Amino acid sequence: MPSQSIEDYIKAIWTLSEGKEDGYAVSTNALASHLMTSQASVSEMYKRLAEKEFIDYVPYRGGSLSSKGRQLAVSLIRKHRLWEVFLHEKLGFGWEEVHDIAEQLEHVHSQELTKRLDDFLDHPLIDPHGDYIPDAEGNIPKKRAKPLVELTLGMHAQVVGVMDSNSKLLSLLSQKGIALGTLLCVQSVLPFDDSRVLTLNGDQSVELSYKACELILIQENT
Amino acid sequence: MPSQSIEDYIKAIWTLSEGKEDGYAVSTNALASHLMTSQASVSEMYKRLAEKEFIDYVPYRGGSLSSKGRQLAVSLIRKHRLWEVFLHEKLGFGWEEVHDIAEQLEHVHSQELTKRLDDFLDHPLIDPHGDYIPDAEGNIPKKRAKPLVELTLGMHAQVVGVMDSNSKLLSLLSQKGIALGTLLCVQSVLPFDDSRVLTLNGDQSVELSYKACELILIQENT
DNA sequence: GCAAATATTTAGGCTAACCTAAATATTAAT
DNA sequence: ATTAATATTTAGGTTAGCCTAAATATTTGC
Repeated sequence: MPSQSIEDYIKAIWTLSEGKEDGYAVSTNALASHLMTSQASVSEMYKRLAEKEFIDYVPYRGGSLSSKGRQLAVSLIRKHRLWEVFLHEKLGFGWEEVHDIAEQLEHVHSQELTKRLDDFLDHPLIDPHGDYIPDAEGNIPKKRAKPLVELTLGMHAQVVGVMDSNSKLLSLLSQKGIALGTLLCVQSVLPFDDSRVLTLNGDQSVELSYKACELILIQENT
Repeated sequence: MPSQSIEDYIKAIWTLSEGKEDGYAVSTNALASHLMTSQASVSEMYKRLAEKEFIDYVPYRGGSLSSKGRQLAVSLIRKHRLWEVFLHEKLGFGWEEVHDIAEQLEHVHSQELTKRLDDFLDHPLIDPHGDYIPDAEGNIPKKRAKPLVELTLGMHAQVVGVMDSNSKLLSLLSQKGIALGTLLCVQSVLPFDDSRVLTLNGDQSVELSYKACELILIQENT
């Protein structure tokens, strides 16, 4: 059984290669800063992961998930997101509170548990952040959503997720009244810093920095 | 935050001192065989635990939980048993399947999670094995049940739990048709090995070894 | 195309767990 | 009360993770 540490590395490599081409190699540097650890530790772990055949690793070129690695990553993502749904829907935790707890729960090893949890939750397709939940076979739809910064002035769209579910961003959004499903429209773009002034659900108007708008995923109303 | 290993040790010390007088010291030997580890490892860990003030430790005399240690132990027991209730009642796991999974879930750190889980389950008092669940303040009733071997011939009683929730015992009981709440009566005691012949719920009759009867907890009907 | 900047790996060390084998303390038995 | 049996600790070694600093590759800018 892979250690918690190995699971964390594999999940991070998966996350950092999301949306990239097949066999995309994650650099030592990128992984180190994502995991907030030293480059030396990553380099060392890459060797261990390659030995256990979770990744393909070419020194100085980074690591990419093998099919065994991808399988593990997706099962972790599945568990993580199912637990998030449970925490949000059954226990009433807020959108922004579920991540850290799910981070621990995803390491519980029991396929039967995952299966029964999925049944209990009625086979949800997306988690509270709007991310797709891989199915039991590990299939996960490609995300069709795009970041809010790419939304044209005056167009209407719906919030379907965030790029990075760190709790500071989620708190900010919750403060501004932006949640999963919120309908919005870009009213104007401010000069100099490109902050957006948004209309939410057709009434209130809020301002949001470019930095935050980069991380919010929306789907345009068709 | 205490490591998983420390938590396992603390819980084991608590378990082995259950029902014993206050300040009861658990021997290196007993703990080593309970945790299936070497005596040397226990000895070493006892030093670490004493340093962190989870236990009082006198070399060659064993270790006993400090109040800080007892607090940690009880919170682990509480989490363990709440998760067992969840697995049994909400996910439909059998009596004998919940232990190993709860063993992992109990290590998830979040007071808020425990609180909300307790609410979600409607503040259960006992887990699927019939053991009392400590309340949020760490209070837990003393068990009044006694082992089946102490039940007098011809007396009727109800199964309220087991002394040691290892899954082999639980499978055996489930095979024999003995579950939480089963009403039984000792029909006879066989010669030589002291196996019991039991009448279950007034009808079927099964035989059970002395070894198993030692671990089954019953409450006599009053 | 070579020097400077940046990225990566290696070297050498640390801690928490674990182990076996040897040494020492305690308890039990005559 | 000594010896034998048992329990416990110490000694010495292993592995997985982590670290910093030094060495080596690679990339970039002129």
